[in-house]
Amino acid sequence: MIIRFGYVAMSMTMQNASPSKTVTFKIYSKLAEKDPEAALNKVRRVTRQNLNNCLRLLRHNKAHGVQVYRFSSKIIPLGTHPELKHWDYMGEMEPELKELGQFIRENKMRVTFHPDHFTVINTPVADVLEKSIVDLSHHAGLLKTMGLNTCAKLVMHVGGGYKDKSASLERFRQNWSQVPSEARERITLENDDKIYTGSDVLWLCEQLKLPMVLDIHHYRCNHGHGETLSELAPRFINSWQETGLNPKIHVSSPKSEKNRLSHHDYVDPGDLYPFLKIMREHNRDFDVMVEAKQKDLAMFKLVQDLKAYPGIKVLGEALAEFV
DNA sequence: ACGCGTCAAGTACTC
DNA sequence: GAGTACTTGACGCGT
Repeated sequence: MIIRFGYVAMSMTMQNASPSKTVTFKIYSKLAEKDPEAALNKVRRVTRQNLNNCLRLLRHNKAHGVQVYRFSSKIIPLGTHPELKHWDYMGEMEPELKELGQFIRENKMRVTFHPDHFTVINTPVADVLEKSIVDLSHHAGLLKTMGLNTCAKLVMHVGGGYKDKSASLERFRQNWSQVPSEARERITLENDDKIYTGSDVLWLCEQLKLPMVLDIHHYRCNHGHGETLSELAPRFINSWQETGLNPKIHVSSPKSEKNRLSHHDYVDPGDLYPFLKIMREHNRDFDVMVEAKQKDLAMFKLVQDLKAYPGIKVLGEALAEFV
């Protein structure tokens, strides 16, 4: 059983390579009052910088054998802002985006976006749904422009609970029909740390035929009475059956005893190992997204730390085998 | 060079 | 119903 590891957005080992530099709307507005073109040029400059750093990160990933990566959701500053609708960033940045996509395809990398938590599909507020759809289309459009097929996914949460989980799950199904198919084809759903448990999300995924991303830290924070990872695993694996992709999990460790929801700098291998054993029973290769404050550094360390565990053979800086 | 307030968003909680 | 916490990397100002 082969396990690939990945990390989120930025590197702690590579200096000055942020893919998330921004221009806040406030700063943009102030500049635009005096000179609208100069303001937009600043946004363009930062965007090119982000995309260039993205490519540097992908090269860094290649050099270290990292095949799994999540893009920052902030690579296009103000890309979805209603006041910048006139800006054709997709057209202007097409060469840069194509170059990223080509590099990803050539090196058989798996990439995702994780739209921010204010993108909410199950919201009861029409305006929020509308903005969420804009954001989902934006992310799906970036992947499409990169020339990546629907194997490049968008990882989402179900959304709010609104004091009635089953009604809110049902609202997700209703709102789902309003999401453009370009986005729908890419969306995968993840269990969260407060509201929707693994079995809640699996129920929805099975209804809508979506793959599920299992976050084992969120499972620990939030799971139903008697709900176990062993029971969730086969359904989770099955949700990926028709995608041609490995099932994917997220792993992280709690920041502290007091603050169990926030992410620690590093990942305790003991938080992952029991799940590896579950996956070995199913003998299924899978991918692990490391969510830790120390980003790639934490991922490299986790892989090294796993060496101490029985059955683990480390094959690369971000690759292991469980025999 | 560093620290602190600010920014951006939606939800959930408190009073 | 208003205000605040949550989250997170980055900006920008003050020292």
